[in-house]
Amino acid sequence: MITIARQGTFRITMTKLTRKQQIDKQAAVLFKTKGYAASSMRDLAQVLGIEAASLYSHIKSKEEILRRICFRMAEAFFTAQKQIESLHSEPKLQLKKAMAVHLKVIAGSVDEAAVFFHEWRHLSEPYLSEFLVMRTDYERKFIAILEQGIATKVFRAVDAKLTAMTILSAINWVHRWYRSDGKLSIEQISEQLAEMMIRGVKS
Amino acid sequence: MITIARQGTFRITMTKLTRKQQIDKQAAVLFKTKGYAASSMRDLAQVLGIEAASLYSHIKSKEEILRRICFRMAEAFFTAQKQIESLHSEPKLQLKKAMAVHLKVIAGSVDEAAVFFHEWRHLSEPYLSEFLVMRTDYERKFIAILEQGIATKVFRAVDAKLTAMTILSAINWVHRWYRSDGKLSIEQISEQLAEMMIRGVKS
DNA sequence: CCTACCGATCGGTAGG
DNA sequence: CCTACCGATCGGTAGG
Repeated sequence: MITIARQGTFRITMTKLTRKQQIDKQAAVLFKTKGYAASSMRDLAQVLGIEAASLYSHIKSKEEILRRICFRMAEAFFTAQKQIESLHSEPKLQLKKAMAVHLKVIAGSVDEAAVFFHEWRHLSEPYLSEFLVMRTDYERKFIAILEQGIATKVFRAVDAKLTAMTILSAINWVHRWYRSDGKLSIEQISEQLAEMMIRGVKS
Repeated sequence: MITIARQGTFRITMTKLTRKQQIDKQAAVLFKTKGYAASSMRDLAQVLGIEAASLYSHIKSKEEILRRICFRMAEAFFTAQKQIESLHSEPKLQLKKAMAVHLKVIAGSVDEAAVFFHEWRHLSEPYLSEFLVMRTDYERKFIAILEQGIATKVFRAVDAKLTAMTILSAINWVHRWYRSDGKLSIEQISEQLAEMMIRGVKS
C-alpha cells in the first residue's frame, strides 16, 4: 500500500494524478461541501468531465471512495503519531508535538480531513466499527499524555479524557478555515494552540 | 413566537407534545444520527408510527423542519448571550459566563444542537445566508470579549479570532458526548472548560 | 469512456 | 391520517 507521506509528496511535486486519484480528490472536495449523502455520482462525474457510468471503470462503488478517504487519513494520523512516540519527551513537549503533527496532517489534506471528521458515519459495517476503534485508539494517546503529565505533577489534576478531547476538538476545528495561503502558517497556528492548551493545563 | 426557554420547560414538565413538536423532535434525533440528506421522510414517519404522506398535514416540507430546528437553536443562543451582555462584567468573568450559557443551551437540546452544528449547510437560500450572518454575529461577541481582555492586559496578546474560535470549538464539541445522566454535570463541564481556557489566555 | 437502461427510492400531492 | 400515486433522481450494470 502506498503511504500517505509518499502520496502527499506526489501530489505536490506533480499535477499528473491517475484517474482514480482524481476521483478521490474531487470526491473529497464534493463530500466536504455537500456532504456524502447529498453528493451524487453524477455530480462527481460532471466535475471530472465524464459520464457517471464511466466512474465505475475506476471504482467499485460510491462508498469505496469514502472508505479510501477515511482510512487513508486514519493511516496518516497514525503514522504521524508513531513518529513522535519514539521521542520519549516529557509530557509538555510530547503534547506540543502530538498537536503539531496532527495539525500538519490536517493542513496537508484539508478536504480529506473534512470528510474524515464528518462523513465517516456513512461507512457501512464492518468498516464503521473498524474506523471507530482506530479513532478511539488514536485519542487514547492524547489521554495517556495528559495522564502522564498529571501523574508527574507537570499538569494540574484535570479530567484527562475531557481535556484530551477538548484539545483534539480545538485542533480538529482548524480544518474548517485553514488555507495554505492564509495569514497564519500551520506552524504558527500550531504554536499558538499548543501555548494556549499547555498554559491551560500546566500546574 | 414561543421562546426557547419556555419551550424547554414545556418539554421537561410535560410529555404531551403537539404532533408538530413530535415531528421536530424526532427529526432532530434522526438528522443527528443519519444526517439530513440520508434521512428520508419515510424514516421519520416510521419513528412516529404514521405514513410518510401524513407528515404533510403538519409540515410543508422536509427542509422546513430543518429550518425550524436551526433557527430555533440560533434564537436560543442569542437569547442566552443577550442575558450576559447586560451584566457588564470584567473580561474573565464575561468569558466564563458566555461559555456557561452557551453550554447550557447545548445541554438543554443536544439533538437539536447537533443538527444546528452539522446540518445547516442543507438550508437553501435565503435561509442559508441569514443563518451564516447570525452565526458570525454570535461569534463576534466572543471575539469582542477576547479583544477587550487583551486591550486591558487581562489577557495575553493572542490572536483574538483564532482564540475565540478555539474556545467555541471546544465548547461546541460537548454536544457530541454530553448525557444529562453522565458523571459530569453541565455545570462541572462548564467550570473545567472555562478554567482551562482562561488559564490559557490570561496574562 | 460512452449509450442505454435498470429497479429502488426519493419528496411530495390528490382526494378522501 | 390513509391509500394510491407522481415525476425525478439515485447508485449501478450491460455491452460495446
